[in-house]
Amino acid sequence: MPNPTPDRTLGLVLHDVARLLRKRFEVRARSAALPLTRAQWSVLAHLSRQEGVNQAALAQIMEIEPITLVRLLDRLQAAGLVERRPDPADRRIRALYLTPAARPLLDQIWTLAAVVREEAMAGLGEVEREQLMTTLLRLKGNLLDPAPPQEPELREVVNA
Amino acid sequence: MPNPTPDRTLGLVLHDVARLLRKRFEVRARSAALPLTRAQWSVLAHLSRQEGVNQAALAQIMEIEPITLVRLLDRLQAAGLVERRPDPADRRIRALYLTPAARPLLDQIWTLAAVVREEAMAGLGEVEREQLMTTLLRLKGNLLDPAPPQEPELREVVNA
DNA sequence: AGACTATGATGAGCTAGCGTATGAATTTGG
DNA sequence: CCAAATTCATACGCTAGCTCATCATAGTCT
Repeated sequence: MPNPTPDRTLGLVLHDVARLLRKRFEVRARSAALPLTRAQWSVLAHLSRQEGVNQAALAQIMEIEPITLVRLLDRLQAAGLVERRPDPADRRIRALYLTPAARPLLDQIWTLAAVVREEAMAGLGEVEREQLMTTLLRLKGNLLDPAPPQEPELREVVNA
Repeated sequence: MPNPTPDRTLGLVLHDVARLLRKRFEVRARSAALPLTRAQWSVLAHLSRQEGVNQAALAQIMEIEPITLVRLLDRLQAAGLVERRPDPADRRIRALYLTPAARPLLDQIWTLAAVVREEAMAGLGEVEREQLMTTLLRLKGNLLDPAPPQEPELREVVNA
């Protein structure tokens, strides 16, 4: 028995589930004529709670790299769903706002997301669902701590 | 409060965790001078259990689209880790084999994967880990059933 | 045999995510 | 007050995943 099976490896399974969920969401969105991917929807959803933020701050809230957000915003802006307003005080900054067109889309998308979520969690009890979310948030917290540089012992020596 | 928060939405959280896990894995791989991404490692891992399969079959085992696998194999072949051999009986088929160079890499990568997994699951008990895997496999099973064709009620809700 | 259909591999072109790099603007330290 | 460091946005180029389309080969049905 040289190596374990890939079929029960956390990272691979997690990745598979996330990918399959995204795929299903996007199939549903297409067939409902909702021209939004999950990543784009995520931007709108976060933005709806934080209007007026700049790009760097939103990227941090969403825990993605600023450059990734730039591309997403390019498309959302081209689709007329997001506005980049200059900041009068600091000319580096673009403050972000939803356009009126974005609001009704957001409502539709939340409904769609709930449908897909229900399909994914079919057969799970309330307790299991809670536990899954709790555990996932725990993993996320662990992974948001920056990766310790190589060996922990080495770090102690270096920081001494 | 018109819409729920994105921070506890299954699809988004799941996606975040998967992405953060991948990112950490790839940082670790780079700093260990292992020139493999997680997707590439996944191909090698599956292949090591199924040598001689053709591309379409491997794609099905991995639950990805054949074209996605083609790209991955292009890189792995260029890196000298995978071989595509013609089938003498059916000229459409390429049978896949690991090269000798791939074996030692696989061992290293499994070790690395275990380290990253441990970092992600720090603070979780054995029971919670088991439960997480069980639940994720359940979700995966649900999502592998093909999406049922658009429910009429959904259309009404979405288009309302 | 001939026509249709199914299958295997791959090309083109898209979104999403990343690392690295760069220019412009602001803030800070001496 | 000026130089250095930092911050914000973004260009470039990469992998990974997808849809859709294409081509070659194989199998099937009449």
